[in-house]
Amino acid sequence: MQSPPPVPRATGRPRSAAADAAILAATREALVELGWSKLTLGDVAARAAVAKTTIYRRWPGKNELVVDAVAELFDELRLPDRGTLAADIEGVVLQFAAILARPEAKSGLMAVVAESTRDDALRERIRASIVDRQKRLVLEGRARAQARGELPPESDPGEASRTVDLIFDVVAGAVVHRTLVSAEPADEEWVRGFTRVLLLGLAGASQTV
Amino acid sequence: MQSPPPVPRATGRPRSAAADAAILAATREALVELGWSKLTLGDVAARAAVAKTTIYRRWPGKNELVVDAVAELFDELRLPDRGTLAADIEGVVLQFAAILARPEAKSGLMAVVAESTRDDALRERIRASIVDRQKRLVLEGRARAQARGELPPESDPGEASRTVDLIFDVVAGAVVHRTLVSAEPADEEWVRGFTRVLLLGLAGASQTV
Amino acid sequence: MQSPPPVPRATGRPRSAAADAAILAATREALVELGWSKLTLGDVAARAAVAKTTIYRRWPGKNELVVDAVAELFDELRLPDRGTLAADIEGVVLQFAAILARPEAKSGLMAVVAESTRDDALRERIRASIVDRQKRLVLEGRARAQARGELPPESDPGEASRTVDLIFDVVAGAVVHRTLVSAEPADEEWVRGFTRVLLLGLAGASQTV
Amino acid sequence: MQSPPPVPRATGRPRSAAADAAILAATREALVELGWSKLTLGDVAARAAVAKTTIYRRWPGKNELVVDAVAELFDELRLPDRGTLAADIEGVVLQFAAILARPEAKSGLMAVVAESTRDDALRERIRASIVDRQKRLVLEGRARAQARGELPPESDPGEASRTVDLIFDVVAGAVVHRTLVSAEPADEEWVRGFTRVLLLGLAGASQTV
DNA sequence: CCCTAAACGAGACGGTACGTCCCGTCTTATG
DNA sequence: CATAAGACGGGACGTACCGTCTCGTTTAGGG
Repeated sequence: MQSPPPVPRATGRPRSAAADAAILAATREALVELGWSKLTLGDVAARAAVAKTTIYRRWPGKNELVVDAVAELFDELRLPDRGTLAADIEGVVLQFAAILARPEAKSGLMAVVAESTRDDALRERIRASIVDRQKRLVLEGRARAQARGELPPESDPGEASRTVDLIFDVVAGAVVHRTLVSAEPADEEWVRGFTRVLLLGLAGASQTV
Repeated sequence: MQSPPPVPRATGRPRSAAADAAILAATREALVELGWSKLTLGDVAARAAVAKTTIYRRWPGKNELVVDAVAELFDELRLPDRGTLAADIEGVVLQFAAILARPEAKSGLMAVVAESTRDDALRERIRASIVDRQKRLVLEGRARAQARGELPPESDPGEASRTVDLIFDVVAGAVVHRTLVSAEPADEEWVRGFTRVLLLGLAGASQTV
Repeated sequence: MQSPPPVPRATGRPRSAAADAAILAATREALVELGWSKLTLGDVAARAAVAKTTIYRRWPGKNELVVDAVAELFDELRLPDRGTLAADIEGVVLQFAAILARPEAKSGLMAVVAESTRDDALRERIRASIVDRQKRLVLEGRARAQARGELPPESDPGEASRTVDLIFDVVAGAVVHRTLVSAEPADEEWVRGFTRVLLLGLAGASQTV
Repeated sequence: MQSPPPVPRATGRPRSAAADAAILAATREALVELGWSKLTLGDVAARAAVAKTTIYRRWPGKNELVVDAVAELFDELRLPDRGTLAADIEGVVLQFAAILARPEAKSGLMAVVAESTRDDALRERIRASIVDRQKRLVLEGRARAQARGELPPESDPGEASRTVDLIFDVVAGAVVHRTLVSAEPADEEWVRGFTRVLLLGLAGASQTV
């Protein structure tokens, strides 16, 4: 049984749940219209029809608010069952690229990552809210491929974990770089080429350690 | 024959070249100490012992200044001749990772990339000053490998160009993601693993088109 | 009956009355030390231990602030009862001269008058805050002299108003010119001579229309 | 004997006399269009088709330049011979009022007077260039009136000098105050009334010392 | 007739203040 | 207690001028 959360004395007026949602939605709206650097909490407050203090009561600052607003976008990601490992990966990479193509993600994500290089708490928040939360996709995909017999069951758990991390860095990094720096669309053709290279590379590497 | 450059009527006091250098150096220094978001042009001016207007006369704003300050860092990159393609790539990726590990690069680079999602001129500046300028390494590396017989001469130039872009997105993206998002060091072991996957993938892909 | 003031919806934190007073006092202090042209709102803010925005929230700019700061000085003027019209006038002219001799008045007053030649709103503010407010002295003095029998009750109100204006222009103008342009003290001797000329002139003029 | 002026070695290119005139004219033009506070030396330089340094070589700053530019306006004043002292005075006061009504005089004159309260050299320059230079009018007028027998020859020279100063303060002060502060025109009617009061006052005062 | 030295135009320079924007905190009254 | 409203102290912005400087160019005497 789950013990009840350590209720911190719920006296006084309770916080409005509607306000939370309105603030996050207003943040995404402002990201689309203004981008990260011109987004101001005063503006978000006005869009959400909320006082500035109501935002500060919930988030320490702009960075944390944006992390939470953007994190929700990535929860849409699903691992489609397209029959083969390659097709599954292509599917999820395309979804990932589609999210990154949206201005509220583009604009906010890189900015908070940049900030996180000097703010450990922020980096931890990003990892927890966004990155680690999506590693489920890699694990799920591998399990499915093993069930299909496309991949052998891994023997060395340490090695397996390192491989997951590598996959994640390569996939996320390549898509982000293609989208933001090269400013070219990560479309189906590109994803197909990229996926082939990735899978061949992983297959080859696992054989020739 | 080279026609003489269209002299733009050099009247008035010429701009100080020393100021340019001092400003870029001060910018990198401030990036190390303060990070991008707390860097102010007033502070840079003070460090460079220069007036704010002297900066604004040369750069439109903080973003463009940081791009130029960071771009200089990447000019250090050299393709070492380590005998094999794999070793050469490992060498340059390690150098790239070393630069990205420096706080003045970390802090500034992602921030301007984030800004560039809403500013086409800035993105173009980044591409011209940083990205395209380093594609020379990929081209050089391929040429050397072909000379060694490790790679066949490419037949389809369009395909070759797409491959260069893909390599660049994968290498730069993966190293950046590893360094900034995963916040793990891109050390020799990781680079070796990554390079093996990349080369095997590329080799496999080129055979099985 | 007095209808209630049109309450302007007093929501939010009310403005600090202490800040108003501190700002005006700081302005006078700065006028003394720096003079009008070297007075900066940033300096005033620092002296008043107040943010610049707090000043801009209340006054549109330096000119209006100085008008209000100087206007308070002239509220000290009192019409003394010295027994005769001539002595009363001498008394008030001396007080006026004493105020004009103070650096915070000298420095600020002429400057805002100069500015007002190109700014109708400013001129109106000066007239309302300073000039018209002190015409009370002329009216009071005339009433007292009429009560004493020194002056006949005026018959033509238009003529009377013109006379008040003339007196004001002559008195204020002469004292200001003596103090600021000629840079000689408007001391008792000068005031006595000036008052005699003024009264004899007015007396003669009223008889010989 | 007057020794020759200490010629400062007249070598090199001589200063352009045309520039002097162009600068003063441009200053007056800028005073009309912009007023004193928005007048900048850069703007004057541009209007005069002259480099900023050419202005600074001749005048220490904006204040001194404006004094010289305005002073020229007052050299137009002439004492007309209208037959009687009263009419002569009315004539010159009207001329004075006409000059003061011009925006280049209004705007500049009060401003430099204001500045002069904190700058003795500037006050001296104003007195020498503008005020004392026009006292000739008072002296001329008195001499003419004495020739006509309207005024007796003065006996006490000190008293006479004090009277000139008083007249000047009263006349200049009243007209300035009327024009700038009261912002009413010093037209013929007003001047007639003012002159009558002044002359009657002076006449009465000289008899009843 | 050239030489010389100052004046000149142009515009960059180190500075100061501007007036605005936003931050994150506070002080009200209201719910 | 939470909330809407908005004033507050503070700090950076990007701009406008200041008065000085450093260039290359022009221009009148004096040798």
